[in-house]
Amino acid sequence: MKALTRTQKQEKELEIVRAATRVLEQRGFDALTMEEVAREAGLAKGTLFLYYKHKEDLILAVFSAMAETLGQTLGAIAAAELAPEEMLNRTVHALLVHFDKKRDITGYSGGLPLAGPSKEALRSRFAANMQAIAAALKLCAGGGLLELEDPLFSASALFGLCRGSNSYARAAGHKLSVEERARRITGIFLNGTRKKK
Amino acid sequence: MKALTRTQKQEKELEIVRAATRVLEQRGFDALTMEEVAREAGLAKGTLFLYYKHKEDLILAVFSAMAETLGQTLGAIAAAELAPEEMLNRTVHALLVHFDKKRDITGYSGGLPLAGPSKEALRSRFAANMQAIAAALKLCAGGGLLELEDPLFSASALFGLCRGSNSYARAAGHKLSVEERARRITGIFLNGTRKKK
DNA sequence: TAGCATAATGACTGGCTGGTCAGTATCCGG
DNA sequence: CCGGATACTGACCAGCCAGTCATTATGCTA
Repeated sequence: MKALTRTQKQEKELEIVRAATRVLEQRGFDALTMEEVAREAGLAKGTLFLYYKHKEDLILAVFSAMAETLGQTLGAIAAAELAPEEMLNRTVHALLVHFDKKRDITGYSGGLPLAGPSKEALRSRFAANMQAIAAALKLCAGGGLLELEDPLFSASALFGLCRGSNSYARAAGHKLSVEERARRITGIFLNGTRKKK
Repeated sequence: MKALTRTQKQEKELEIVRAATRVLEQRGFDALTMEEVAREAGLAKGTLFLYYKHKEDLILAVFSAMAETLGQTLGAIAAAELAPEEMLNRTVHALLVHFDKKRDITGYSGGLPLAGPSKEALRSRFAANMQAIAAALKLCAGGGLLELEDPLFSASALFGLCRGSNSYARAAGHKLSVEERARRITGIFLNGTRKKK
């Protein structure tokens, strides 16, 4: 065969990542074997290793892609010049959608399956996302809506809130719509739960 | 040997769970093999299977024990008849300590490694804990501090907040004391971030 | 079309780990 | 001290899966 051009190779890598993402979302982390990904991508297992030397590299690419998607969504919201409250609501909505898709996978990323430099790279991705949320919050603050002593801390709070919401939905057994959850979370985050006099 | 009495058997089971917990906390989920647990407990691998037919059962027991500990701590706080704000602060503190110990393991419990009825049992444990948090919140509400439209939802929010705080501490690289984090989280949960006029 | 470089393949290997089981150790009652 | 019951052991097995590599397919160029 002719050598693949730079972009052809990148396209193929993307295809593999997409296949892996599909496996992950549909059948969970345990089903994410190289064999499965290969089947999903319509390739032989050995071929995957031509593009990703180690499984870990592939996982990293998948997580990065997910993080990137979230980051872009957040960026788009930030760029939309919305009223602060609406922006916040959409940010929450985006986070909820994100967590719905990747379910509990976040737990793994901070956890054990990844080690070494790859882990570090992912960690910084994660931090970048947190920064993106913080940036959205800062925009709100600039619009006069929020009071932030530590934007990054508040961002992680919001992040946690959205993530916890999924746990709740599962534990409680009944599902609230994403919109309703976004509304409630935005409410708690903005106003807290203290009784108003 | 003579047959072990009921309590002797239970004591041994406890010992195994403790060993497994140690492995989990010190070396992470991936290191939690039956072999490792056996070594840590000073037993042969085969012996573990006399007490837990499947690895999954052992994991369930470990998670249950963790959840139970948290539940008891929460119960003790609720029973202490503190001022609502103080109670809330201690609840948050307890949650932070809990998450510090088990790191990202929560991700696994809702995730893939467990399947079937055991999973269900753990799920209900989890739900029970959420109820315990909700109960603490209701006490606060009874004390006139909070306004709760859905205690369980608020509980999950608080849960998520505490959990997210750990992610933040890691991502940001610098560590705030648990007390400081508890203070901030309680603040956000109570008052929100909306600018006060 | 022949020759060559590169891409793709999939059978195979090695390591790991959950789970088994035949054998051993320990203790008790008689 | 013997016989049996129960607890314990660890070598072994089977299945799974990341990663390898000799072989095959493909397509370009001359």
